[in-house]
Amino acid sequence: MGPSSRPHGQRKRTFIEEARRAQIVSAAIDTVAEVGFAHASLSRIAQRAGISKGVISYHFSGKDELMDQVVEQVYSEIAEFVLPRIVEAPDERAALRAHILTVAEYMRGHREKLMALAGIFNGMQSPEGTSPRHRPMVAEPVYQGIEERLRTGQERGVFRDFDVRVMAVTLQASIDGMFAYWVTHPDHDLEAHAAELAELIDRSAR
Amino acid sequence: MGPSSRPHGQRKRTFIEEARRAQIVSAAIDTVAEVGFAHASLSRIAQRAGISKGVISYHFSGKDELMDQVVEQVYSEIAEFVLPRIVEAPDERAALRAHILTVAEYMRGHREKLMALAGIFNGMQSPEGTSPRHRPMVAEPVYQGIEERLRTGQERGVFRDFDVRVMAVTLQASIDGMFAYWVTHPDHDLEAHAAELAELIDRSAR
Amino acid sequence: MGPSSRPHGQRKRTFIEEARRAQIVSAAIDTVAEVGFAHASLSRIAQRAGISKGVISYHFSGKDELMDQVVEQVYSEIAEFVLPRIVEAPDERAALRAHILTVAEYMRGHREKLMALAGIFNGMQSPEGTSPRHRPMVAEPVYQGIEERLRTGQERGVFRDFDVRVMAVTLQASIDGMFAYWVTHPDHDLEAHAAELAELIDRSAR
Amino acid sequence: MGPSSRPHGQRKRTFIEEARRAQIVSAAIDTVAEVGFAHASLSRIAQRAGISKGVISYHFSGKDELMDQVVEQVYSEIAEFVLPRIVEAPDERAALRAHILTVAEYMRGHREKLMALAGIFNGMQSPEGTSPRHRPMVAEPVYQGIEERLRTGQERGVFRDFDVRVMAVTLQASIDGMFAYWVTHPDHDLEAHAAELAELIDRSAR
DNA sequence: TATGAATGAGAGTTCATTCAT
DNA sequence: TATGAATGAACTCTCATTCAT
Repeated sequence: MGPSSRPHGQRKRTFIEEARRAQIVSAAIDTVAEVGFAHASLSRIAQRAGISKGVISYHFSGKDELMDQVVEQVYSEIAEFVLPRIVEAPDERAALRAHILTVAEYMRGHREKLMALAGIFNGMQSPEGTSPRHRPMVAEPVYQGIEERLRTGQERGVFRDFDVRVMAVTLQASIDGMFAYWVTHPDHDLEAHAAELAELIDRSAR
Repeated sequence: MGPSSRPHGQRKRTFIEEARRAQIVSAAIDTVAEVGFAHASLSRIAQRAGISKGVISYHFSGKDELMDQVVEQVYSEIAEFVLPRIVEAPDERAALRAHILTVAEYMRGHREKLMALAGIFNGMQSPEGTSPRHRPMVAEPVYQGIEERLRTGQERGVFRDFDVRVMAVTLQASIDGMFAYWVTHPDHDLEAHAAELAELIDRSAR
Repeated sequence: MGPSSRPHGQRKRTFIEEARRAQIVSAAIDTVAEVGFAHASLSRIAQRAGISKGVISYHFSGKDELMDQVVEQVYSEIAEFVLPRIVEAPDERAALRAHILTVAEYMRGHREKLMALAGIFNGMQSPEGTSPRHRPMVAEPVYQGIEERLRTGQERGVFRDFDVRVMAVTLQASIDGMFAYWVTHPDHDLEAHAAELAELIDRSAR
Repeated sequence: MGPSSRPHGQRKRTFIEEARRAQIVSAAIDTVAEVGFAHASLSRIAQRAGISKGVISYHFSGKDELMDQVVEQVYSEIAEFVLPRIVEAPDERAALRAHILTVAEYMRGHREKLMALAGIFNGMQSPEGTSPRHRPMVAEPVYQGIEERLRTGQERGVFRDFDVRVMAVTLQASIDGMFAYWVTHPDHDLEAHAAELAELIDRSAR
C-alpha cells in the first residue's frame, strides 16, 4: 500500500512526499532519456535516484502512474516556457513563428527531458493491438490550442483557408521531426532549422 | 552458430534459408503490428510462423538482426511502390505531390506493416546511452534522395531557394505524422489529408 | 518495542491500549473473512481499521501475535454463546444435541467471523517443517470439555462405551464440515443439517 | 512460452516432458507438505527438484496449473487405492466400513502427500471474497459417489432413511478430521481411530 | 537444419518490519 | 502513542539465449 494506505492519486500530499515524487519523476526522466523507455526499469530508476526499488511502489501505484507523471510534468514545463511567448506575439503569423522558435529554444536547453517524453510516447504501446493509451489523450488539447489560433488567423484574414487540423498535425510533426533529427545529429544547427521551418510553415499558411 | 557454422550476416545463403528468413521476417512484421514491439517476443513470432523458437536464433544472430531485416524489408517495399510514381512525374513539383499522395496510398493498403515499422523504431533504443541505431542508418538515403530532387527543382527554377535538408526532414516528418494521426484516428480522411499536405508543402517550396 | 518499551504479551495494558487492540483484531477478522488469510496484509487490515500500518506493529509483536488474538477472541465468543445452552440441558444426550444446534445457530449469525477463523487455521502453517502452531493449542481444551461430558454420560449410562477422544474429534470435525459445506453452498439448509447431524451423532453414541 | 509455444494444458506431451512434469509435481507435493502452501514458492519447489525456477514456468502455465496438477494426482492415487476395496465389499455396510478403513490405511502410507493436499485446499482462497475455486469442483463427485452408495443401501433396507447429503458430508469431514488429528498427534493410533469411526458411522446409519 | 528443453537474469509488485519524528 | 516513510527480500512471471540431440 502507498502512503496513508489510501489510493494513489487524488489526495493531499505531504511536503516530503511531494519531494520524493519529484525526485523519482526526475530520475525517471533521466533514465528514460538515457537508456530508452524499454530499458528504463524501476530498478534502474531507483538506482539512479539512490533509493530502494520499493520506494517507487510506495509513492506510485505502479510504473504506469510514474510514467504518466513524467509526461505530465514535461508537458507542463514546455507549456510554461512556450505559451507566454506565443501570447505576447502581435498577430497570428508572429505567434506561429514564435511557437516554432520558442520550442526550439526549449529543446536546446532540455534535450534529455524531451528525449524521455519521446521515449515514453513511443514505448507505450498496449498489448493485443489496443490503441496506445496516451498519445491522443495528451496531444488532443495541444492540437486544439493550435487550431484555435489558426482559425482566428483565418478569420482575421492573416491566413488563407486551409484545413486547420491538417496544418496543426503537420506543424506538430514538423517540430517533433526537427527534434528527432537534432537528437540523432547533435551537430545540426537547431536554430537555423527552426528559422527555416518557421518560414516554410508561414509560406504554407499565407 | 548459424548455418555452416559461419557467422550470420555476410554469406551466400541457400534458397531454403532465404525462404525461412523471409517467413520469419514476415511473421515478425505481423506480430509487431499486432501486439507492439514491446510484446513481440521471439516466442510469439515463432508461434505465428508456426516454427520452433530456436529456428529464429538459428537464422538470425539475435533479435536485433531480425528487427533490422524487418525494417529493411518494409523500406524496400515502400520504395518499390513509391519510386516509379515519382519518376514518371513531369516535373519536380509534380514529383513532390506524387511522393506524398503515393505514400498515403501505400499507407491505406499496408497499415499494419507500417505500424510494425513505427513500433520497431520506437522500441529500439539501445541501453547505456548509445544513440538509437537505426533511424539515421535507414533514413539517410531517403533524405538524400529527396534532397537531390529538391535541388534539381531549385536549379531548374521550379522551387525557391530553401534549405533542402530542412525541407526533406520536414516532408518526411509530416508524412510520418499523417500516418500516426491516421493510426490513432482511423476515421480520419487520409486521402484528403494527403492532398492538403501536398498543397502545404508545395506552397512552402515555391 | 511496544508501549512502555516492554515486550508485547505479558503485561498490564491501559484501557486505551486494549481498545486499540480490540479494534485491530476486529478489523483483522473482517479482512481475513473478506479477502482470505493469504491476502490479508497488515496494510489492508490497517486500512480497514482506519489507522496507520505502524500502529499494528506497535500494539502487536507481529502478524503472528495478531492472528493469535483473532483466533482467541473468536473462540471465546463462540464459547460464550454455546456453553450456557449446553449447561442448561437436562442430560448429556440433550447437551450433545444442544451443542450441535447452538453452534449452527451461531454460524448462521456469524458466518464471516467463522470464515476468518477457518482462513487463519488454514493459512497458518509455519515454514521449515515445524508443525502448525495453533490448531492443537486451541482445540485441545475444546476436546477435553467435550470428552468430559461424554464420559459423564457414559458413567450415567446415557451413552454406550465408545472411545471419547474419537467421538470428540468426530463431533468437532462434523461441525466444521457442516460449516464448510454451508459456506460453499449458501443455499444449503443449515438448520436441517444440524438437526440431521444431531440425530446421527446421537445414534452413534447410544 | 511453454513447450511448442502452444498453450499449456490439452496437448500431446513428449515422454521427457511428462517426466519433468511428474518430477515437478512431486517436488511441489513434498514442498507443500513440508512448509505449507503459503510458503511453497516456485523458488522452493524448483530448489527441491534441483532445477531452475524457469523450468516450472516452462512446463506449467503458472502456479495455479501446477497446484491443480498436484491435487489431481493425489486424488487419483487415493481413488486408485480405495475404490477397489469398496467395490469388492459384500454389501453397503461393509463398503462404508471399507471406505473408512482403507482411507486410513492410505493415510498411514502417504502422510505427506495428503498434507500437501490439505495445504493446497486451505491455502487456495481467492482474493476479494470470491468463493474458493477448487473445493467444490473436486469434492462434489466424491460426495455424489458416496451418496449413491448410501442411497442404494437405503433402497435395499441396509440403511435407515437419513439425509444422504448430510451423511456424506459428515463422513468426509470425519475422515478429514481423523487425518488432521493424526497429523498433529503422530502418536495417535490411526487404525484404532478408523475402526472406532467405522463403528460410529455404522451405528448412525442403521 | 530444426527442435524441445533448460537457463538465469530481470521484470513489476507486494509485504512485514523498522525507525525517526 | 501514532505516523509516514523507507527498506529489502520474496514473490510470480517473461524472455532472449544456449545447447544436446
